[in-house]
Amino acid sequence: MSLTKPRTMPGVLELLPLEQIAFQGVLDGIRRNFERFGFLPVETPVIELSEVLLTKTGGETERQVYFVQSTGSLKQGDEPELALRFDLTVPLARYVAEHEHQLQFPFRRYQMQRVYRGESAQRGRFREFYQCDIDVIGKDALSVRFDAELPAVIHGIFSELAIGPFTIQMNNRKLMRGFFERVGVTDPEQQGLVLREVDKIDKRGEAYVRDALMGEQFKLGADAVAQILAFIAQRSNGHEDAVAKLDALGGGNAMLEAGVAELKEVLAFVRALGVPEANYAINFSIARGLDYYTGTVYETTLNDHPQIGSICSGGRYENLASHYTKSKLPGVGISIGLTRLFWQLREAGLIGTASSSVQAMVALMNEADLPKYIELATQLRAAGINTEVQLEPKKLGKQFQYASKAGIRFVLVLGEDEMAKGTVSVKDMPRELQYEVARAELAKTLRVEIEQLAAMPKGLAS
RNA sequence: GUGGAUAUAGCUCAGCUGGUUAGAGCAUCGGAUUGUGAUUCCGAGGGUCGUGGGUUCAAAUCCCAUUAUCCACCCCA
Repeated sequence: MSLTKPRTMPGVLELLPLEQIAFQGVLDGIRRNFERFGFLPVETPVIELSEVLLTKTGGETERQVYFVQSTGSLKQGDEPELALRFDLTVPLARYVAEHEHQLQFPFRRYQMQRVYRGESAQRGRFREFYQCDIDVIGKDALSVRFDAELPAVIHGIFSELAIGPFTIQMNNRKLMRGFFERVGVTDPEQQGLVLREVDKIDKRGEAYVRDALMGEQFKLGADAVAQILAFIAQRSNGHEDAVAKLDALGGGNAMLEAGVAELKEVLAFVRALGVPEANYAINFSIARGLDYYTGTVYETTLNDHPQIGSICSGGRYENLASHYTKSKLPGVGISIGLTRLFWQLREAGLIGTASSSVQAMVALMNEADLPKYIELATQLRAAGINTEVQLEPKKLGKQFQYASKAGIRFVLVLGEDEMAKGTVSVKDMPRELQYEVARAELAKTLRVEIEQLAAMPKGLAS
């Protein structure tokens, strides 16, 4: 009999237990911050009706959507009426439109679930990945103040994750469009296309963008292109500098002035919310590819790891659910592509070796004493320490080896010597030390040790 | 969807212009007088060289096809 090679489809991330523990640590940290800022949990089904999911049919999304069909339906040759969601924003729009009358507005929701895209295989590109989204949805209108709250959440998350210094780069689409209008790109559609080209500056370089803007598609004059390139090259350094750069832009049309005013207000509130000025900046090249952004846009990057690119991005949109309801629902949101983020942090060596969620293991010294080991474990579990017991006889060396490889920190030895003395030998595997503790003090001692390690500075889930 | 590269052990790879039983490191498993791990030493298992065809006395090696994977573009988290 030939064996089937066990493998996953390309583009999925499957983790070993210790990695999974680290991953969940990140997920929990993100969730904690979302909740701390008053966002409410929502989950939506992985599968949506195709007609709901594909309202804004367009080349790219449709190409990447996985359709779902039951075998029976497939046999009858029916068109698939179900599909896997490819992001969390479209389901959110459907959700808000569907439950509009039961929700309180402004509606602040967070959602951390997997989404699916038929990407062609590539490094760091996934077909199944976690998105961690927060959005605030207003009814009819939503103050630009909410745009300032999101950087505060981002700051909370990435400070807590301790993955090094980061910068939340901000820009405003109105400001960009207004600027393009001033240099002579007046057609909104053209402006959108220019936005996309300009967004590539960091990846493709100035020469590429210049060629693109002066080329067939845009035919912009050398002067206009020079102005655009100078504009998008600007990055602020500190709060005052950011305000100064906005003032220096000048005016000229309503769009530009509105954008400048919005971004200024956002900056003021970001500071008021306590985000350190080292963690945010304006960057006039940030545009975001998606067309639905209309105002503030964000992209967060790690200062020491520019190659990772954006680790969190989002922006303001005018009307979330125009396909599902006549109500006008403006919103602002951000998304963290957690699977990719985790993958990249691991590649960059920013994720330490996780320790197991199992905190202690009771060794099996003598099979006849197994009930005593179980009793010890029960006592520790009652004290809130995750404990496993060796249930099969193995050489003691093997038991230690097992604990070491499994990432279990404490091995507890309760042999004849210890029982006679009423003590337990504790071996702290990573620290390579061993000591004896009175049985009655054991749980307390372990607690103290665990808390001490947790209090130490560390990277992700050390 | 467009263009390019690669395919040898579980993983990372070596194998020069075709020539006996295809190698290494890591990993796995066993052992070094039975109450101590990740470092050391000794030993073992594991590959029809992606698949199919062709050239040849002889193919992992050359040619063709096919499949899979990877990289870039597009797009995006």
